[in-house]
Amino acid sequence: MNLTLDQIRKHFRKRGLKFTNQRYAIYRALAASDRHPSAEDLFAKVKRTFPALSMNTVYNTLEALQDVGVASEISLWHDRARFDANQSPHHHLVCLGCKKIEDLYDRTLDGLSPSARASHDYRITARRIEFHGYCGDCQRKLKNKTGSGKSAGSTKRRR
Amino acid sequence: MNLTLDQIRKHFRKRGLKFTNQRYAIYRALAASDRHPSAEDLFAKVKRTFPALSMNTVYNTLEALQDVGVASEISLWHDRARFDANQSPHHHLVCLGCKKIEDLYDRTLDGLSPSARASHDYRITARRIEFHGYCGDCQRKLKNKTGSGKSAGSTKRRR
DNA sequence: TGTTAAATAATAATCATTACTAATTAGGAA
DNA sequence: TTCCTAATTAGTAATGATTATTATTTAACA
Repeated sequence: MNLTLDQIRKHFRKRGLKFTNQRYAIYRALAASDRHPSAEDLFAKVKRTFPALSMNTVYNTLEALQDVGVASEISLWHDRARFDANQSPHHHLVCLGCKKIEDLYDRTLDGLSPSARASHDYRITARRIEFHGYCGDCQRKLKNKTGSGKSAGSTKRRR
Repeated sequence: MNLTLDQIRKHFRKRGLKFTNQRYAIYRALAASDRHPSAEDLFAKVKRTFPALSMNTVYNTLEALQDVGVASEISLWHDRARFDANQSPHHHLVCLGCKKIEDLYDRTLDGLSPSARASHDYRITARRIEFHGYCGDCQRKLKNKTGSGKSAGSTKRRR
């Protein structure tokens, strides 16, 4: 990780996207952080070197970085809160196509623990496992659409 | 699950919260659904029997249901999008106190799969594992605050 | 049955994110 | 290098989920 300027530029070219100084600065700010920053965190940091920076550019860049495959959003369900009255231990099977979330009961997954070394001094109170993929219906839909390239799902807020 | 009216009422009493018809209706709508509904989904459904229902009541009730422990929000990071330039396979260790997210590398967790039966016809493209808990610092802070009860963390948007 | 603090509903406010647009610029062609 | 053009930027406005505020209603308990 922590790609060089040339490596990133290549990624952008391949996708026909332009590589700007703002984009590079935003990438470096993101790659330099181990805090999983928000758009605003990055804005605050990069604004120091680009005082005219706009939030729009940050969002735009984050999308481009994801498009070219050098960054990802770790908060899949940030667009709206979703709730569950099922309090028995279970996990989730998420369809990236139609966004449905199915409950998944799997004994072998309960009680899973990170290695002691990795989790050092944490007191773990819960674990959450999500499998992402495409349900049968959405696989069929995608097969018929041998198209454009843009993949089916996106986490964007719908407007 | 699917608690009776009396069971729920008891939960509310124990916490000193009032149990209203609106709250019961919202709980039933949530418990009856396997779609992991959003606040607005529930609003739309319950409004049919309570035409004067307000979104405020839905949010308020969802918080109360979580307080008394009969529902939970499955979208931990819905408050704002967070990003990561680390594309190598890893998972996350989330501190519910200070909200920091640490990367977790653990070979034994990679390649994890749900049982074939449970995931039927899904094509799984990714898995995401989060361990939730309290980091060393936050454990210490909590120990000093032998207080009120309200636990340290919340997923609420900060305003 | 009366009292009171909590809940409701209506409305306004907040804020993350997206949309729009004129001005600027990266990247390829000449 | 210079020119051309489509993509990007920055500024601003719009959108929509969620939270705050407040007068009115109501659950719970004496």
